[in-house]
Amino acid sequence: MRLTRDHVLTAALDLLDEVGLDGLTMRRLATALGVKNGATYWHFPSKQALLEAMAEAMLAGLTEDLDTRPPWHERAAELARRLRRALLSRRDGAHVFSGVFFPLPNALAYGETMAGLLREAGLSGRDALWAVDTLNYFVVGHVIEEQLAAGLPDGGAEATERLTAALDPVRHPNLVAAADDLTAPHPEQHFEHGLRLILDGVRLTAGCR
Amino acid sequence: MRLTRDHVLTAALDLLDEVGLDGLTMRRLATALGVKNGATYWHFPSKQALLEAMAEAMLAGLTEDLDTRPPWHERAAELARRLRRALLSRRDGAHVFSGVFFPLPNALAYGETMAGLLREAGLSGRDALWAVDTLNYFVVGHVIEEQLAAGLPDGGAEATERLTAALDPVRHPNLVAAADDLTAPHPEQHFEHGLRLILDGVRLTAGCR
DNA sequence: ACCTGAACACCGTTCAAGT
DNA sequence: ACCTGAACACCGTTCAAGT
Repeated sequence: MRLTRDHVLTAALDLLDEVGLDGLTMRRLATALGVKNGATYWHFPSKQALLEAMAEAMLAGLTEDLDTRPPWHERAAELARRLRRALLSRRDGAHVFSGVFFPLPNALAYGETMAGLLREAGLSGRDALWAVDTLNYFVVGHVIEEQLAAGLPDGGAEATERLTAALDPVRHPNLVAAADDLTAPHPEQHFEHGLRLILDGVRLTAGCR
Repeated sequence: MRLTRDHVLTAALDLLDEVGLDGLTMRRLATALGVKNGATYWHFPSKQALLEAMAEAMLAGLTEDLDTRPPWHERAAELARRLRRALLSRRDGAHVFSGVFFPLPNALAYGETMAGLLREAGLSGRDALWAVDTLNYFVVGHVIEEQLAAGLPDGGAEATERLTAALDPVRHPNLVAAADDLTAPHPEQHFEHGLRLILDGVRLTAGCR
């Protein structure tokens, strides 16, 4: 059967889940599609273009059906959670997203919505944009780290071992004091904690209204 | 003359400044050192190990001579600024740093110091650790984006053009409203804004108990 | 229009053999 | 101990030629 752009995109997302971003090569993708090496290049001009389409696909429907009744900070938190979940939906999704510079429509829609919520909170247009960036750095960085541990061969066991071995009670008392939370992360609470930190900062900057 | 581990490391950092992370290959490094392809592998077992040493070198002296007199939030801000400057000191420095999973001594010293400041502010050990992570995601994400624009062939001119072309006043009123700040970023103020947001959040979290 | 065959110009890593 | 020579097993991308 003939290939379509959509076949290539779907197969690429499936292959990503299977082998991760490091394992995703144009050659393996062609093989998975039962086609010869250069064939995908008729549908996507480059690997980068394919990765952009993959990122855009992950963000589908991100801003749809947002409940408009809660106050701005609850809606902003919900939107940030949606971004996290969208990035988590595919293996290494956050890493794929972070490598895309092109202004993707779904990413713009997300930024637009979030900027609107922050202006509603009382931020200026410029402060709102900057706060959107700050939120993005947090969400993307957080999910990259979440998925990094998941992608390691042993689920991160060796990495935590190296970390505890490197910790010295004398030189790192503050890290050792919370070593349990350092080595056995609770991604949900960790995420919520950082999200609240930033949104609290927004609230303070905006002037508590 | 005979090669040392330090020669390799220094040449790698210089090559990074010259060609960026994408252009930094073990083969080019060997050529720059006037040596054959596999020679560097006697001094570093892998490219990853070399990148770790490079990241560690960038963070040298990060926590030294911190003024202990100001209140915690000023010291925390100063420390975060130091991390930013350390990452900015080499082309794609933030990208190099973000690719390192190994617990680097200088990175641990940074985390330890920052965690101490946040506990001083009133956070629990666990909240302090999480806040350190949140700050890191912000700093690293911010600098990655700063350096990404700098590394583009035309200094980001084409990228901003694509962005303005993708912006639609009807669908993106909030983004268009601040389009000037979107396309002509002021990295220093942008950074300070996000930093204050997070530290304000810490202050609020620490104060509400 | 869509794909194959075959090449181009690269990679990181390994390792016997040299000195 | 430190490096060379030479290979192994890959990459992304291009493009004339086929159908």
